[in-house]
Amino acid sequence: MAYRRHKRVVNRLLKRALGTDGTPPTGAELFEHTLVSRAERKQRTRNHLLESALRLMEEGRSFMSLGLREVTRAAGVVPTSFYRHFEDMDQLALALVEETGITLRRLLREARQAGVPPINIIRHSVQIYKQFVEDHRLHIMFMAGERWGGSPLIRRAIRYEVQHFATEMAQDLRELNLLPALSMPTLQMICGLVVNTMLNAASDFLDLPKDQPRVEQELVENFVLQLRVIFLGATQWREQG
Amino acid sequence: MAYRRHKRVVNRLLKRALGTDGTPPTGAELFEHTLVSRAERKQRTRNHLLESALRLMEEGRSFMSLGLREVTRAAGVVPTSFYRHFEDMDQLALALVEETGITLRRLLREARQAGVPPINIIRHSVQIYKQFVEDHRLHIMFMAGERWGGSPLIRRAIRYEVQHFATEMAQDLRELNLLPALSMPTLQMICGLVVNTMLNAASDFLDLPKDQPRVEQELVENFVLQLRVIFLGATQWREQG
DNA sequence: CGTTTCGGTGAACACTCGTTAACTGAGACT
DNA sequence: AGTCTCAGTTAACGAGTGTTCACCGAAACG
Repeated sequence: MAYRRHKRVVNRLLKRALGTDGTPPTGAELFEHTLVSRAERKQRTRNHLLESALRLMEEGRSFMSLGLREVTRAAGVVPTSFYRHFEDMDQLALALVEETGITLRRLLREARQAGVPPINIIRHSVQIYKQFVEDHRLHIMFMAGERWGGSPLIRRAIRYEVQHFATEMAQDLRELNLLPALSMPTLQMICGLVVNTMLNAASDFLDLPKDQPRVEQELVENFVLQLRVIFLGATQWREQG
Repeated sequence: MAYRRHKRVVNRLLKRALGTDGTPPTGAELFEHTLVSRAERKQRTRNHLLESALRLMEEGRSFMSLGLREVTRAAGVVPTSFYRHFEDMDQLALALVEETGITLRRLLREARQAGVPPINIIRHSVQIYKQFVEDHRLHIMFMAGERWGGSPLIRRAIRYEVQHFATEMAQDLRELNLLPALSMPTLQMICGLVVNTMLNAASDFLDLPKDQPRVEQELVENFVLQLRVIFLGATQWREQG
């Protein structure tokens, strides 16, 4: 016990003294020490954990198949450090869902600021959306993948965010006075349909092989046409009909 | 070696001789011996493996989180027996996808035989679809869950089946002469949209808590309205527009 | 009948896993 | 200055993992 501890300390001091000795640096040593605040550093490794989880899912793994040790390893931190940030993997997943929710809200905010595109509204919006999906690849992938696949807990959390997104979208449509003939519940129903279609399209975008502009263009075209059908139906809609 | 083997044999004979000794029966002993054919029995445990995997996913687990040993345990078979039926878990998943494809084709066949419902086509179809989803709970759940969540291999296989389904649906619509104004590519695009909406609705059906007729009715209503929007858009569609 | 086939078995392999406990040491606090 | 806090570390636990190998014994076969 005392002996063992002594030995450990000696070893570590030895490593430090020798400088680069071939052994990988510990997580803490990876930090640039420009930011001295302890809270800031904690936040930083927390983000490392979140990002590592996303990165591990990048190649098509599901969240449920990730291990705690796997995530900490990818984050460059010892497994037990995990518990300083999350109670268990479920809590990490919920944090990811929250991040994704914030991301989605940013999409809506940007769309609001840009205003209604002058002509060819749908095609233009699709281009912007596609860019957004590529810019936030990992988060969108996570949400689309775990939306139906994850544990009931995660699924519920994602469902909530998606519903919220659809509701905000409906309010925006109302305020922009597009589709003025439709009641609010109908608008929500339609936005639900649109959001589902958007998420399906996002999944399609994200797992098509790189540099296949032909297929990619077909995908975009299909997405545009589907949205046109929906909005055509929406303009023709008669309440209670 | 020789010693060890001898000991094992003795132990097994001992168990047999003593009859029910509290130890659980092996997988083979669970079979009714009415079906003597060896091939038939093999098929049977294969099905046990497939069904066990589905059952394990029933409570919201993803396929990737299942272990080979876990599946064999649930199937009442020793882990090594797995390799008599599948090379690895991926192959089992592909077999499940194939089963699900057959299930989907059955849905289309039944729909064809029933013909076009006399009145209120969409609402009637939704009722039938809902019943179908509940009848094939596990398979639909598997497909909807692994559609975006699974490994690229599985995802690709499922995408193929879904695409096939949409194509067949488009052909049926064409032959029934509904939407006669639409070209075949447009029909496919619309069927793609419909199928996505169907699968989303299926996921919604499947993970709502039992005996919540209110929420369930809302879900059905929403689904019906969304399909109405789509088909309304489809009837108003002008090609090249 | 004797022989072969082959689905299922049991033991052992070298892993990885989540979680606990005690300990370290640099930053925060007084 | 001395004390405290707490993110990160090492060590160890029991349990579960995929895969291998030789083996069994009843059905299938000649």
